[in-house]
Amino acid sequence: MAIQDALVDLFARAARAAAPEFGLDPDQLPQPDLDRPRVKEHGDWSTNLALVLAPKAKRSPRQVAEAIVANLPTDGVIAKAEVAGPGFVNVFLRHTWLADTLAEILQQGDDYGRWRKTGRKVQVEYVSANPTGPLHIGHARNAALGDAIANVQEAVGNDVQREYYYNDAGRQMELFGRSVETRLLHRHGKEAKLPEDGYAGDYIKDVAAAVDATLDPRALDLPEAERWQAVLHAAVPIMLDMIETTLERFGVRFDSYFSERTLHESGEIDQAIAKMRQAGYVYDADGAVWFASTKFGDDKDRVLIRSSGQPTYFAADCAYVIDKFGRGFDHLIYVWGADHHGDVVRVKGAAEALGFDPARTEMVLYQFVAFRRGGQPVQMSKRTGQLLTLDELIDEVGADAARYTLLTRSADSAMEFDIDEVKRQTMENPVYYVQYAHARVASLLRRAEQQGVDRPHWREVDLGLLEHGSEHELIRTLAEFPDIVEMAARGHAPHRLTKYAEGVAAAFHRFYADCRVITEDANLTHARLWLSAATKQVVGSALALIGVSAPESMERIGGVDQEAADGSG
RNA sequence: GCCCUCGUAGCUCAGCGGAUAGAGCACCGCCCUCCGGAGGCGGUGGCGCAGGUUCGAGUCCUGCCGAGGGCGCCA
Repeated sequence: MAIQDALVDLFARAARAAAPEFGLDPDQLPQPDLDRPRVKEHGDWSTNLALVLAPKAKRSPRQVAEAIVANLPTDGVIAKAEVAGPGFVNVFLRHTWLADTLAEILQQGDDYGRWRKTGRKVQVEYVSANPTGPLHIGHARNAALGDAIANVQEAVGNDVQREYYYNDAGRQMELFGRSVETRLLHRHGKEAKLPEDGYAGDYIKDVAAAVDATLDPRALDLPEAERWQAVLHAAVPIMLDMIETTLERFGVRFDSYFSERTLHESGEIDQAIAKMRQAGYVYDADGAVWFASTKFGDDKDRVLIRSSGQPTYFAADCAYVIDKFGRGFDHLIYVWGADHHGDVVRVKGAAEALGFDPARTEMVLYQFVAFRRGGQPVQMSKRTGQLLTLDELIDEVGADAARYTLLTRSADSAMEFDIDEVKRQTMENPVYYVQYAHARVASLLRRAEQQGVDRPHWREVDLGLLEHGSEHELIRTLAEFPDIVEMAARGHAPHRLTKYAEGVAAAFHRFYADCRVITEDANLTHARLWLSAATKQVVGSALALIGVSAPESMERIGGVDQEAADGSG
């Protein structure tokens, strides 16, 4: 059992035992919160339980704390318990808990940090860019965030499905189809003009070339109204392939790609509207069909079917909700840019109007990224004539550095991403700092092996020999991992993992500087090798959750050569 | 005008209502006989403003100021 669980249990028992003294119902006590104090004078762990209980107990917090302390057994893992400050209970543990914790981490191996299966089915829908062009930097944060959220959901035991929803109906798709059609005609030496507001990027020519290779040549002889649709039909899968290839490079893989068009063709949109109408949330006005979203807090009602007879994207969104829940998901997570914040109330409202608990839908919004280069804004790509593509970003800074950097900030925070910094900082960039810690351990373990150092199974090693302050601090840090994962899941905040990984790396580097691992002392060497191995495992797991690779070795670049050059000059 | 998010060190940003607010970069010192110095140790420096809730507020509430985004029968 993890130390945290043991302590929560001990605190809860002590509080239960003390409860009658204060006229409290022992079965109505809140779950104790654990805290790791920043200063070591405050012990190894602490709880604010007495401060929470005091008002109900009608006693001073310190009195309650004294009572809890009196009921804490100090013959087990707790060596000493004391009341501090306004009424915290601080406990000092026997040092054996550190060795026990390390053993627990090694015991669980790669499962350490992963929680028990919940059986809950969770869907995460992200990226969902229209297949009218390559992914661009505007999609980067969505992809990195959505993928990490999905990973973290899995880590806390949920069954996760990753889905990409694409709009393949509507005016933008027509423009896309007609743009490809134009380029296709050019390939055949025919006159054609790009439509107004059409897609002018060079990539359209690539798509046209690919269409040319697959499309029945007779399609070009079709009447104009059918021709662009035939071209579009061929172009969408090609565009999606290109997007999928980019995502693959970014380390993102979806379980399913969902077509909006299928919602139109299956009649699910009509069914959704009928269902909402039956529930009294749909009405007709001005030749259009409306959803009474104001009943759910929207500032105006929204159109479902235009007076032209065309359903809106929002109508498809409603049908999509039914479709998703129909597939058995307990919980839906949407990852949206901040520009969609207005849609939150509508889609949740639609879910409610359709008879679902809106709390089962969750929208994670992220603020925009300002991409810069040397402080100057960069948006445009020469190749596409549009935003800088995700491929170009990956080419320039690498998928690892891009993903890591995008996940160092809370989704709520608008962030700056300086391409020059993220690639130039090779020496100081946090992503390399963390990866380096992993590679350093790997190198250390390799070296031990090369030197013929035997390494008995950890069960046969005295982990209690790890007595140095930096060793203790490293183990304490490793012990936090499961809680960090849980917090990252609860708040859809994978940036906690990047921050945590930096903390583990720092604790390791400190340990490494203070304690020589491979020495003449065989027993100590064994213990330190296992501590190093546990560190590697945790760093690797944290990086895996944010979708960044954990290298076994890294090239030496930067700093050293620079200094040498300066020194000789 | 209304709605959402943000305002923390010179810069970029962390900080689940808890004790002395952290990290990276930048800047100033120090540490290589030795497992990867892409490292370690130390220093300078900060919660936009005003109220409120609370035993306790960077964190919650209200107002103000400032920044970004959204308010289409657009996608």
